Order: sequence, then structure tokens, then C-alpha cells
Amino acid sequence: MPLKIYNSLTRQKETFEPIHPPYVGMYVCGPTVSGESHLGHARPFITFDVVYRYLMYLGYKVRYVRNITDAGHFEEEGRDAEDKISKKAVLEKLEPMELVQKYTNLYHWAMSRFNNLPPNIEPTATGHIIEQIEMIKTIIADGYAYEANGSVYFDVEKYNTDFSKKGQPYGILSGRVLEDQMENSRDLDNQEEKRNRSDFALWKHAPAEHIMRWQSPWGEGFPGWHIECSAMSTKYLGDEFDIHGGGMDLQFPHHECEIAQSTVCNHKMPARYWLHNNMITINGKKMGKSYNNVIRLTEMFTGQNAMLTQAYTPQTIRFFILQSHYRGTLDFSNDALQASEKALKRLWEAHEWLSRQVVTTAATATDHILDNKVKKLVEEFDEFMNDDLNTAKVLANMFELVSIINSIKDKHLPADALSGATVTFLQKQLHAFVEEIFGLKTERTEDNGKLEGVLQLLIDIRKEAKGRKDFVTSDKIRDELAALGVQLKDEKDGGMSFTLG
RNA sequence: GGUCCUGUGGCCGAGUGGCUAGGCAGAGCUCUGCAAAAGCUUCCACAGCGGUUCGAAUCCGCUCGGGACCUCCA
Repeated sequence: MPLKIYNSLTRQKETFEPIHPPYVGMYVCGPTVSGESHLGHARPFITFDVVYRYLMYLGYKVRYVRNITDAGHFEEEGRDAEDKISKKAVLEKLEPMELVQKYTNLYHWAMSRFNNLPPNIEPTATGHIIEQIEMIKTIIADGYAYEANGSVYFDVEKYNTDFSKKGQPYGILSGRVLEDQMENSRDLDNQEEKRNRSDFALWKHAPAEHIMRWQSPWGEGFPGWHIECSAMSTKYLGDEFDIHGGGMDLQFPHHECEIAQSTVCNHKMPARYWLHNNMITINGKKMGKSYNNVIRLTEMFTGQNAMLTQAYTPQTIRFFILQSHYRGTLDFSNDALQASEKALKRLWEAHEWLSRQVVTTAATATDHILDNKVKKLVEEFDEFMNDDLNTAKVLANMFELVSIINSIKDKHLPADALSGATVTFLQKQLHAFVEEIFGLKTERTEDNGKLEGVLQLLIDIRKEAKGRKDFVTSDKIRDELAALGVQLKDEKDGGMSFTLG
């Protein structure tokens, strides 16, 4: 069964066929580094990290490009005509690039805590001003943009008229009809510069107080909201590439404008498959700055936010996101996060135990029904992922397997119930899906060597105490370690294990 | 106002018309020096009304509720 993904452009699931197999080009809209990332931002980056990992698992050679927007984008267009980044820089008495660097660093730190793989190319908007200007020049030359008072606007109506004939009207992605837009578009300042209200800026004239500014054929200014993605995706992935991703809220106008710009310049729809993840909500409302309900990632990790009853690890959040399908909304709550925390721990412990088992491949199964069930559950991992990346269903199967693994571990099921080949297959696929594709990892990593040695010593002493029925000593060790957050667990075979936190 | 999505058990969440998703929480049991962990069993469900169908959470209609986009937004 081949990979099928839901294409926002056609509004249906389609079989994924790369333009130039085995190569795959994927562009994902990255962050605007004018502030801290919040929980909502985590979703696309984790979702598309899993897409990236899964494509590689399937054997594709992927070039994953995710930009950093470190220039442009208005707080409120026209009102003070001030660049968001430069505005904040003034307030904080910082150099714009100092601010950009600070939030870029924070963003990279959060990405690595989530165990997101770095993209192959992470281009910045400020590093591609020339490419953007060149693209704007082409659009003007082709007659789809015009200059007004040092700014350049895209002529949406002309584009729509001409490209509707080619089956690609403005609004093709979001399903909007330009005529409706014209009537309902909100009143904005600087409208008088535009020929039509739906026209959007490619280049903005910089007023005197604007700090971030570049020379252009139209005077000093800075690029418009959408042109950077067109310029950078074209430069690194070509006129036509495979996958374009981002949050659903970018579908309009951002991705719609990207399509228009790129199509004029390159005479092609830029991407074949458009993937959009849904929003994270909180109390049913989208988490976003306009709603004043964001929880920043640093707050998630420390618990320092009034909406949080505790801190959550990056892996808990990653698991939480993977438990739902990426196209549905996902509601945040402490209860839900706590459930994820426990579930992840259970999954991880079973996976870890199983991966330590040495298997005799030649062994045959004594329980053929169970053996077949396990094989089926594992084989379905691929099947579910191929059905529009249904990570939730894969996890459901994993938990059925966790029960079986734990039963064997606790000797409720005989060790030879499964064939060696099945156990090896299970080990291999669990490793592939849990670690390589879902990108989950254990939280306890560093300085474990010495600590584990000390713990093992305590465990040995406790075992000896138990052996001579000195429960005062054994309970003391257990309880005091528990108070420090180290949980000891007696196992069936007289062994003992521990978990931190 | 326009376009679209959505309503699943205490909570979160999958669900291709017919077969208990799964997780967390609750109850009982097993194991255990006691716990914890784990296993087994179990409770709780498809917003409402009507229609199609042998059969609907799943298709259609209506009603009610929630949300997103139309403006920077992941």
C-alpha cells in the first residue's frame, strides 16, 4: 500500500508520487523570530518532522527546507507602517538582529528538546533580499505587479482573470472566490495606493523611523509578507517541488499569495501536495496571540504559567501531539497532558525492556494465534502511516503490543509464545517507529553513568536487606529514593528496576 | 455577512455502514512482606429529531451547540 496524503489543494487523499524519485523536496513555513514560540507552534514543527522522518524511512532522499522569518511582517499593516521586529527592538532597546538572534537561539533550543531533526536548509529572509527583489522585478515585468509611492503591490485581479482561464484562479487553495473577497475585505490604511483591496504588498516603502531597510529599485524598503517563501522555496527546491507544509491558518492568505507569486515567475504551481496541520486549542479556542491564551514553550517545560498545574517534558508534548491526527484540532488540558505523560512512560518502558531481550531467531511460536496477532499489529504500523500519517492509530496498536510485551515480561505469557522471528520483527519495527519515525526518546540521558552505578548499589543493598527480611532498611531505601523522585519496582524474577521522575 | 470544519464514554482522542480503537481516570481481582509496577476483568459513548438501508457513530435533511478562516497568526 503506497503512501497517501491529504492534499489541501484537491481536498482529497492522494497517492504520493514524487516528481523526481527518489528525491523529495519539502518546504515548511518556519517561525517569525520576533518572539518566543508557544505550544501552538510546536505542532507543525513536530508534525512535519514526523513527515520528514517517515519519508526517509520509506527510502526517499528528502531535502527539507524550513525558513526563518527574521524580517518583514507587519504588526498591523499601514497603521504605523512599522516592522514588527524593528518595533519591538525599539521598545526593548535592542538591535533588531540581536532580538532576531535571541529568539532564533531559543527556537533552535526548543526544536532540539523536542528531538526535531534540523532541516537540510534553514534559510533566512534577510539572507535572501536579493532573490526577493529579483522575483518582484519579474512579476512587475510580466505585468502582475505595480509600483506606488515606493511600494510594490501584486495585482490580484489581473492574476485572477488571466489564470482562471488556465484553471488556476486566485483562491484555488483556500476555496475562496475573489469577488466575495472584494466586498468583504476589511478597511485598511494605505488602501488608496492599491488598485484593488485584495492586492497584497510585495515590497513596502520604509518610513524614516523604520530600522530594517534595504535598497531596492523602488527606494529603501523591506519585503512584503509572502515573497520570502516563494523566493526561497524556488531557490532551494526549484520551480516545482513535492510538498509544501504549514499551519492551516496560513492557507489564506499566505499560501494563496505564494502560489500566485511563484506561478507568475515560474509558470508552474509551486508544490504538488499542500499539507496543513490543524490548530491546538485551549478550552476549545485556538491558541494564538490574538486570543491572549498562549502558553510559551519555556513555560510548558518549567510549568511557570497560571494555566499549568505542572511542568511537561518536551517528549510528553511530542507524544500528546502524535496521539491525535494532524488534521484535527487538539485540545490542550492538564488532564490530557498528564495522561500523555503516563502513557508515554508505559510505552517507553515496555519498548526499552523488549529491546534488551536477546532473541533466538530460530525459536518457533508456541502460541500461533498470538504470534499472528503480533505480526498483524506491527504490519499495520506502515498501513496506518500510509493512510495520511495516522500516528494515533499506530500508537493504539503499540499499546496493544505493550500489554503483550508486559505479559511476557511478567511471565503471564510464556517466553516462547512468540517465534524468534516475530520478536525480532517487533523489536525492529518498534525501534523504527518509536524512535526513528516518531522521534521519541528517553528524557533521562546525561550524567546517568555514575548515577546509575550509585542506584545499582542501593538496589543491591535493598535486595540483601529484603533477603534477611529487614524490611525497615529495604523500605527506607525505597521510600527515600521515592521522595527524591526515583521509583523502584520489584520484578517477578526477583530483579529490580527504577525510573526517574 | 461570506467560506468551511466540527459535536464520540469522567477527561483526551481513533474510527473504512455490519467485527469492544487506544490512552488516562474509576471499580474488582491476581501477584506482592507491604507498596509500586504489571496483568486480567469491568463500568461509562457516539448532541437531538427525522430519513435512506436488512443494518449507521459512519450516508442525507433539519434543529441546537462549538470552532476556524475572511486581518499578523503554526
